Amino acid sequence: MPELPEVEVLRRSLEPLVVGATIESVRVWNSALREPVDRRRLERCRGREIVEVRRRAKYLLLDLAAGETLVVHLGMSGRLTLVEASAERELHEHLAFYLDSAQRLRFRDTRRFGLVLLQQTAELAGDRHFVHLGLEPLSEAFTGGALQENARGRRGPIKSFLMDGRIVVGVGNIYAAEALHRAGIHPRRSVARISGKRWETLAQSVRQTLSDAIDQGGTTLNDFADARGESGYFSVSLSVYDRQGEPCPRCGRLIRRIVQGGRSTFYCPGCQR
DNA sequence: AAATGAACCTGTTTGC
DNA sequence: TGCAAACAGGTTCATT
Repeated sequence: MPELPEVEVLRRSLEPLVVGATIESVRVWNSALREPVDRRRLERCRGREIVEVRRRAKYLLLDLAAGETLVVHLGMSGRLTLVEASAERELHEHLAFYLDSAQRLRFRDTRRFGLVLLQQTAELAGDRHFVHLGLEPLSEAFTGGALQENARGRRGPIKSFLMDGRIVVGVGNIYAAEALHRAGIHPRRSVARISGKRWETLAQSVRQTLSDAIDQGGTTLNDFADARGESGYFSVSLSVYDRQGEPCPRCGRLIRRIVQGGRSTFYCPGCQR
C-alpha cells in the first residue's frame, strides 16, 4: 500500500495530533509481524512524550523524549490511525499505544509485512534497516547525475533500478510506473542506455510525481488512509498504473501490462521509449 | 557484484 | 456455484 507519498501524508496528518502527547501504555495483541515485536523493549515507551514525527524512506519515525525513536513501517497493508482509547479492537489490530489524550494510536496490518520497533535515536542511521538506504528523492542530493553515477556498472531495467532502495528510497510499484511514464522512458530500458539528459528528466519526473501525490493525499487503492482515516485521491491522477487496456492520457495508445521481477508494470507503448 | 526468483501473510478477484 | 490459481502498495534472502 504505502510508498513515500502515503507515508509522508501519514506523517503530516499525525504530527499535529500526537506531538506533545505522552504514551501511557503499550498493548501488543499479536507480535508476529515481519520481525517479531519485542514487547519488553516497547515497554520503554511508557511515560515518554512524543516530541517529533519524521520520515526516512517508507519508515515513519516517532521521536520520544530521552533519545529513543519508535520506528513504524506499514509494509503492504499497514495502517496507523488515532482513535478513541475505548474503541473496540479492530480486526488485524496487532498493537496500540495509549496516549494521555484518552486516544490510542492503532497499528493494523492485514498481511503483517509491517514492522514496529524501538531504537536509540542516535543509533538510527547505523541500524540495519537504514544503513543501506539510498537517496531521499525529495532531497537536494537526488539529481540526474547522482542516478547516472549509481547506474555505472549496471545493466538491468530502469524500473527495477528505480525500485531498488539502495539507490533511491520511497519509490514503489505505483510511482515507478508513473514516474517512467512522465519521463517517457520504457520500463524495460537498460540503465546502461539512458543519456545524461534523460537521467535529469527522470529525476525531475520522480520528484514531481511524488510531490503531486503528496499534495493529493496519497493514493488509496484499497485501504490507505492518513492518521484520521481519510483516503487519498491521487488514484484519479494515475496515468498508467492498473490501467491496462485504457487509452494513454498523453497519446491515446492503449496501456499495457507486463511483469518485471515478479511485479506488474504498466506503461504506454506510444510515448515511452 | 548484479540480477533473478521466492518467501513472508491474508484477502480479494479471476478463471475454469 | 465452487474451487483453485493469480494477484495485491514491501522487503529480504538464497541462488545463479
